[in-house]
Amino acid sequence: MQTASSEVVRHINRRIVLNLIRTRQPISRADLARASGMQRSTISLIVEELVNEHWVLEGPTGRPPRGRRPTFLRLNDDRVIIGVDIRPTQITVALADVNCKFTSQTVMATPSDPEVAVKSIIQHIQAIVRSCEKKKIEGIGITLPGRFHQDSNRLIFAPNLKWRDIDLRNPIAKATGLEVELENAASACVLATVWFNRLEACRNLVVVTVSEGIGTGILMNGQLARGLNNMAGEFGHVPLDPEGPLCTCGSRGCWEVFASNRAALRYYLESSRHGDGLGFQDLLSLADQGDTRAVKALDTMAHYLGRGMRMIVAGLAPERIIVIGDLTRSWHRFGPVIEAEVRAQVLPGGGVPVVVPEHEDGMARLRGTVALVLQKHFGTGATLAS
Amino acid sequence: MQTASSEVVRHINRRIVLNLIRTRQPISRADLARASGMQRSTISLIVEELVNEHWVLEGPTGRPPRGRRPTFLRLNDDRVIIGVDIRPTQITVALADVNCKFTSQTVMATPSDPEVAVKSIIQHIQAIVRSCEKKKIEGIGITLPGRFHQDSNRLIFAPNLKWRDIDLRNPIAKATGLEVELENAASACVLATVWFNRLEACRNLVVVTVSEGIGTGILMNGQLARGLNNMAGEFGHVPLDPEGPLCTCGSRGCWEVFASNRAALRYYLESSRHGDGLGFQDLLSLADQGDTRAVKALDTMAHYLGRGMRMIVAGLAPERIIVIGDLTRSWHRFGPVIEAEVRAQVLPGGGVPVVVPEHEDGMARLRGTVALVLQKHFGTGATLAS
DNA sequence: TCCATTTAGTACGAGAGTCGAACGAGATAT
DNA sequence: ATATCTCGTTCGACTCTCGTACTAAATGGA
Repeated sequence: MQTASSEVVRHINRRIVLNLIRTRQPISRADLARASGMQRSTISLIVEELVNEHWVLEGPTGRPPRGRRPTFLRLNDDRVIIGVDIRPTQITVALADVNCKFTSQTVMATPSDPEVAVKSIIQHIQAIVRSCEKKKIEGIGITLPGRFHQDSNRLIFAPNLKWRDIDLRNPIAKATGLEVELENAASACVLATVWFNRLEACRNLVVVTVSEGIGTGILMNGQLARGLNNMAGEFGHVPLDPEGPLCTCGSRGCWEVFASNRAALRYYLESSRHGDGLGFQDLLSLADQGDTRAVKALDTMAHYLGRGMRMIVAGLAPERIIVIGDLTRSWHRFGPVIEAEVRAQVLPGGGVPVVVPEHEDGMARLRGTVALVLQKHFGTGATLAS
Repeated sequence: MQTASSEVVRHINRRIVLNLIRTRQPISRADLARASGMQRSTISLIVEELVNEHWVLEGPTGRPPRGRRPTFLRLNDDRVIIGVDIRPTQITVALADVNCKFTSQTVMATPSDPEVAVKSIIQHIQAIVRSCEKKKIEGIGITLPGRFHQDSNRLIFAPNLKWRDIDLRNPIAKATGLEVELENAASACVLATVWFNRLEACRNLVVVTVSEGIGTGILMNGQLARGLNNMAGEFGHVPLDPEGPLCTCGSRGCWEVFASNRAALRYYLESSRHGDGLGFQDLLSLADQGDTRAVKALDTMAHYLGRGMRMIVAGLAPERIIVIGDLTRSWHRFGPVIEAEVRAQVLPGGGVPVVVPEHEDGMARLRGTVALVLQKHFGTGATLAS
């Protein structure tokens, strides 16, 4: 039972102010009042609180045509966040400030033994902690290609990462004394998009990450959809063909078996004798060089990507679908095929969702870790626009 | 930009109190204080307001073992709601009080001309309005097997109802002077479930309505998922087989082509010479009488129902899936098949959603209309539990 | 019968918050 | 110098909850 008292009012308004400063900095108190609709006096009180808590700094003054000069406010970038992006092949540990500017970034190969990985991650984090003694570390955000159980903190589903049933949060939290937030990679990309891509107004969007597998992150009514045991978004494991090839999840014919990077490689190998140690990037290059079999393989992958997205278009009717993965480099190849499928799914009268590729994959996840940690203070990013 | 002031606090707490009275009536002020965590004094003030506005009535006193007798509070059932349930074959116009007790109900055949239908609905409503002069009518809630566009109020997608592009809200609102709320039938069932089935704690559920077509209503994080143009929930029109039979939506091989009542009849007709004018209910009866072809047809339908639900299980991970439709009468036939498919979809570590049939279909929609109208004052039903 | 005990509901002052008007600060234009 | 304009602060009014004190009403025992 969540009853409200006066402090709740302050909490709500404080979030609004903090988010306005974040998204429009540098900004003056007067402008905050105009943007939010609150009184200048109220804004002053809230800003005073934020300055005292070192969330906000007073900056230089503006130069208006007439009248007293406004004092600009901006976020204090001495508050930093440690982000960890875990992938099947590599782990990135990075440091960013509240404005999501990354100041350091280290990459390591992913150990096959999760215990070793945890130890290694802790060492990297501790090195970062030592390097920024004068700053306030807000917390650690971790994204991973899988799901974990909220209560037990155990990794429960990460077929493309071979780890199983391990607790990532507690060991890292204990070793560093910092708060640790974990999130599925696709969901983290959703957060990153809403927070840092000026998409506050978009309250229904889906991120589709395509690599070894396919993940989807769902934003609905401005909130992340988590579902039972944090498992919402596994459209990648819906069977398109129950008789299809085996999937890493144990089932058959899942969407990701037909539409992931791995699938394209399989299509290529099926149609061609050579190309055994090939990677997906190589396949993209081959297609660009005019290898018709590579083109065909990618086309098939694109077709299936679009076909799977029909579930998302029909079932969730998002305003926007964001595609992340290596394939975005050859969007001229994938975009038209996917968009045709999506348009075919739009029912009479329905709106057509915008399908956009989001390049620079790595940063999307890392930016997600920052949002993940800051969420506690700023809200879901989309909430503020409501 | 939704800033908060003191009144917001009252608004929130008032909703909590109103919902507690609704769900636990009769209840005393002291019990409200205990249940909500607010002070008795605060509760008294809020209750005074609610009594003044005729939302709440003071009832008889309780008989505790010791101490002063509590005065019980209950909702004022002189506040009534008019509910309209539009279906392809029939339209029901009903009157209910705030406790969702229905006091009258009239059924009419659905006219093929939507203009005629609107006129007819208005007449029925006006008859009801005349019949309850001493009561306060809160509004009109309408559910329909389709979608409408929020801004233009036009019906944009209702393949099983033959109407197209008509404005239902404004004519009825103008003729009656009452507020009109429209909602898709499956979404209305979601509201009804959360409001009246003691499922306040369930924040992620999906309702699947099976009749001529298949509709789904989605509750996520305690909120109805609406999506772009109110189209979220059309899983029924995702193609399971792009080469399959034509669907009313214009596409091919949609889920509902394989798993609706109509699909079962088609399976039966394909396997049997006779049975031309058969309805779905007849098919259920034939199966009960031991007609193996009918059993087979229903089994196929059940299989496909389960297969389509895999999209929902994987993509949304709901805690609960509620199935509504004539098929619930023969749940012993459908339940096991559907549940097997659903369990097959649950990924390692994921939770198993509860699949339950909800009988008495008609009432689910009508109860939804009541929730629809009262939402404005009580909130989403699930919100209060948060 | 009277009084202690217990529970329900109310009264009232304190505290937190926002609003809005008035005021002071600082800059420009006349 | 003075008028004007804008930014930021101060202060009293208003709203709302909390917590304590108080009143109301019932039971049970002396």
